[in-house]
Amino acid sequence: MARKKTSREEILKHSIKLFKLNGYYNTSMANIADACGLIKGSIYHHFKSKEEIGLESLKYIHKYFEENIYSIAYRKDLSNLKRIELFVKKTDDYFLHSEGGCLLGNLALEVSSENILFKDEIRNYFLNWEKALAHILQVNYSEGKSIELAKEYVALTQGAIMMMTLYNSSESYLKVGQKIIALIK
Amino acid sequence: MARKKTSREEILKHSIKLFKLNGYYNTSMANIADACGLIKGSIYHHFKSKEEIGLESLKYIHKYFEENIYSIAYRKDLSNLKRIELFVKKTDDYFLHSEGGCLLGNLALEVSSENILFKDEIRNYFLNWEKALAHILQVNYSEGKSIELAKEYVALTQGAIMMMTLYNSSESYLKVGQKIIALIK
DNA sequence: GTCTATATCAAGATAGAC
DNA sequence: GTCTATCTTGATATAGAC
Repeated sequence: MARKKTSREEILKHSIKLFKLNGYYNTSMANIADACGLIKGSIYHHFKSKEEIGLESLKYIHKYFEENIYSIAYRKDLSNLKRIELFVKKTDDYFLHSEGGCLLGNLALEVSSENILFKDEIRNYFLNWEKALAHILQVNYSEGKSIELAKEYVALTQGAIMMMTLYNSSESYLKVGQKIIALIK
Repeated sequence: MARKKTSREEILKHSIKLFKLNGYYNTSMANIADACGLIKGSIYHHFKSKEEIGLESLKYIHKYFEENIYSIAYRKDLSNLKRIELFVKKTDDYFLHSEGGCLLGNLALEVSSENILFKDEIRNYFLNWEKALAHILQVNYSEGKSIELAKEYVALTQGAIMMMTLYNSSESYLKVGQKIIALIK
């Protein structure tokens, strides 16, 4: 009986969960291997270093948001109100089921600014989030005001996720989305 | 010539700066000792473990906020408007000059929820922040609404600090305070 | 109070057998 | 693709001299 093959994606998914719950530096290659049912040396067949796993984890989540959430802002088959409603619903669905909060928000605060690779990926994730929100808002607001509102709501969302994670309570989180929707209505 | 005596508080101040900039787990006892002009073994004369330094660092900042910021909310010599204005000014002053953002916010996202000592201290820091803000708001709003608004502004402040730290830019941060003040005016 | 020296352990990473 | 075994480094922490 052949042993189970572990894919890169599987390792990333386990790593992401551990990074979110316990932090990047506080997660070891042995922790990751354990979660995958492997021994730590085996991980190096799939990734050349822990840093590569970290960076690929950030890119993996960033890509998910691009494809499943940010893209909603540019859909031409939906009204502006439908776009913001769907955008908020998908964001809420994600973070309400995301144990440990937002990977990129967490690492934004954990990782030193000298880690340029990580910081660039994180900055682009947030910039594209802001851009997508601002694109929806621009139908009702000036360009400058749209960007300002988008920045405010991304910040508010991250703050709300921080509090939700800290208090193990989601009740206050959802109000953030309703406030963004109210801006379009 | 006697060597310089290093105080506990000096070590804490250096540790706090390093924890904020590089993270708690990514800061070693050697890093802390270097910053203090000591060798790592010497730190153990002042603190029994790294965990003690971490917890004392959280308490040190929490105490600063209690004594210099939260207390403003309960001052009877000031009008309600003056209270919120001073509260916001002191908060802004602190975070605009705080390299690396908010220690307790950073560690809230970095440290595993299994670290109960750290998490409790962080939760109380935020709860007391919310309580102080809600106390000011209660003159103009119901108790429930005051707590809701206070929670929202603490979250928004933390999100704004996250973005300020990530982008090395303080421009958007100050608007948060003005919005809280507008709630009282 | 700080130093030198060291103990102990866990981390990231590699080589080669199966 | 995963394993055993090992290397090397850096981490927390301690003992005892000055």
